[in-house]
Amino acid sequence: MQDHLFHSHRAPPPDSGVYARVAVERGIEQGTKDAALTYRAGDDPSSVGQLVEVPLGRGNTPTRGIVIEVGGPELIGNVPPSRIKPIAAVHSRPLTPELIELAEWISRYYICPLGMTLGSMVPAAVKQAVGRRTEVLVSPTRGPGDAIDDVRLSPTAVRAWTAITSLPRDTWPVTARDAADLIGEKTVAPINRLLRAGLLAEGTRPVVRARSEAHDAIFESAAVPTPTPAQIAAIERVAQSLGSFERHLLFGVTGSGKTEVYLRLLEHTLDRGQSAIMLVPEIALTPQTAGRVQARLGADQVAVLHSGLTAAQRNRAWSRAAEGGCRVVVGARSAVFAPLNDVGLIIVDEEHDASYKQDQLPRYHARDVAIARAHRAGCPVLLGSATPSLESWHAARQQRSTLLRLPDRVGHATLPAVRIVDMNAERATRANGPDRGSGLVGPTLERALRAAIDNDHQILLLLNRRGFAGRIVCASSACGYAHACDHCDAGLVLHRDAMSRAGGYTRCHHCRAEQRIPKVCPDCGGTLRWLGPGTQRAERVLEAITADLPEHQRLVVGESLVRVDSDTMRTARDYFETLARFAKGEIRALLGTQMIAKGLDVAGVRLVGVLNADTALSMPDFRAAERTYQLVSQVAGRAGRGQHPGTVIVQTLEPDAPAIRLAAEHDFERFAEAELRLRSAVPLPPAARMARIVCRDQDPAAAEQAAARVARAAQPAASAAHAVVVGPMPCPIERIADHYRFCVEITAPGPAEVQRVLRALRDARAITSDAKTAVDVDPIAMM
DNA sequence: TATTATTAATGG
DNA sequence: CATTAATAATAC
Repeated sequence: MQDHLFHSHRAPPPDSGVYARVAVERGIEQGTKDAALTYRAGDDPSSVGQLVEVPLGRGNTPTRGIVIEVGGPELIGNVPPSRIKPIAAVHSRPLTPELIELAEWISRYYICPLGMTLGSMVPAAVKQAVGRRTEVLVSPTRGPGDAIDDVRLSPTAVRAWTAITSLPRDTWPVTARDAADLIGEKTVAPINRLLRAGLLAEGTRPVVRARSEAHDAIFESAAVPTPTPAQIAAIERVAQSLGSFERHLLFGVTGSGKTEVYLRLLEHTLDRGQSAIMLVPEIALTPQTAGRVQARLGADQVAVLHSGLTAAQRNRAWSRAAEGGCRVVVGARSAVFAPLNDVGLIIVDEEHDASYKQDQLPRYHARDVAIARAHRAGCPVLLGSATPSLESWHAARQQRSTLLRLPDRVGHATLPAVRIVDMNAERATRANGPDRGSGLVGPTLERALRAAIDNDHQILLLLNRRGFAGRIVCASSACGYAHACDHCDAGLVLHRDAMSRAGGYTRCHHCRAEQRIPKVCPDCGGTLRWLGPGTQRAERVLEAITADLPEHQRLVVGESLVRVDSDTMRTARDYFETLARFAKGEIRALLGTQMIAKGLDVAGVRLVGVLNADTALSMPDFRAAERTYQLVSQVAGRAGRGQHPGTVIVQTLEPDAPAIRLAAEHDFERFAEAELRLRSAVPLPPAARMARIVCRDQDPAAAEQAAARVARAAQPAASAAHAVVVGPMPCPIERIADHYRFCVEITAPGPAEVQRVLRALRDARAITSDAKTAVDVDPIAMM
């Protein structure tokens, strides 16, 4: 016996003739090399999508991987069979074959090794199996009518057995504890006795345990609204396409009831027996949003993947989706990889949102992945926005996507009147008085603010710049000193902090390096000026402006006025709690960065102020105008969501900029058409497609040379594909964290041409995708 | 990507 | 010539 056990432990796993191709979580497989390694499968049945651990390299380092193919000896290829190693361990199966195919597409399209792509599709909590236990379950071995004369049982046990056999068959298997509860026993003793007698048998099943999620009772009113004719038309059009691939763009102004369209379509999809995914930007995934979907479709049908989940909860949600325990997944970017079977609809809300693009490998865009997944699954994809990306608008204009409009707000709500305030004029008439922080709040906005306070209205103020001052420069124009980061080509941002001794510090927003606030100009000894006021400055300005009001009307930081930016809102929880307090009316005014432009739906907001609409406009990026339009339009949409019209005041130094003027007029189509014409003339996306390769090195010459090599290698394939190669050129921020950065831009008429050039680069080993070069296909951030 | 092998660079 | 640092080659 001993010998047998010892032997079976030492012997290599029997060669069952079953092999598996495993994509390991490493950056291997560049260029033409194979995407996976072949391992011998043991007795454990491993299937496609399974998470496994395999020995890798000479040291046989245990490495995680995903099985992408299972088969016989033909998978070995021309590797010497003696070198084939066995799979070390088989874990859960977090991905489906369909998702493996999607990963292969992502890997090709975004130039990222397959193993890494697969690795990033599965949440860390799932890979680490947080909360996973094996549960022991019992089930009866005999039916209700079977005789039990052959076993000796106490009267209690007989009573328990009778109770057990009277339960329906599909009750089993359950845990011993549940079985005891089901038959009304206080302890599991009778169950154990039946187990010993052989009338119950034990089996095991892996389960994921997690603390049940706190169901905040902020559920929406249970009343289901009656859809408007426009909503009905949109719902019917999409519903009609269920069962086959079709792209839809739901273009609906803020407050037009896009969510109701989503909910009805989710219901339709469930009715067809299919499952669905709904993507929402992280910042908009509030408990209210999630609660509304759960309240409507039933909490047991819906898994919400939000950032506030514990690791165990995340794992459970993922496992539930994989095992058919739920049929709808709501979540941010990575929820597009939810392992649901038979997906019948994918919704991407706020599809223009930049947070859908991952800024690390793989640099995928969840909206585009959603389209690719829908295409593979043969189901419709519904993109929704009040300010669609020009990519999606372009697709709709070219009939690659159906356009569904919701032109009016639901109920009797109207779009707010937007007043553009020219700050050039306001500054000239600036009165003496309290600190207005370089003209942060002009007289017009100040009057509106006071009126709103008088009428007890709630206020939302947007300033898309964090900190106290964006830059510190020498007052003497002859000197020209600007306080900058030692490690980056970027200015340092002044943060005032009551907690720190010095009363503040300056920080680089690119490398997080900090310095002390300079007192005088280090070059000429002159005085320094603090320019570009941020949210911290605005906080003080607002306090100062309202200081003369009666105490209960004053804006007081931390009480009636709360700042919402990534400095004050460290966790998602902080943010949601603040929103909830604002919704309950406990806070009079919110002041924040673009964080407050999304996902906020508070009826009491009657005044929205954009302190400086120009921050995004001056960015060195071809999407600057588009982003400005989106920001102004989104934040303006927060006003007057109740029955009362709201007021929006937009302060700007460029009152004639089309992005600002047309956003004020709620005329997206005019803006989009004009912007599209500009882009087509160059051409830039979406009229063309782009890939960007950034080479970074501590040595500026090495970085530039690397980029020059890329540009040279791209040239032949580019001219064949009608693509244009620009570069090497320095990135807008040439140095970050002591690394110099040069880039090459490839612009081509379409995605296929871009791919052809990238493939040529890869084949020529010109982009060895190491830490020094980064390839960004369809880039969003151009810094 | 991470590990290991190989080569180059020190310096006593 | 031993030790360390930089660089290249593989992984089944």
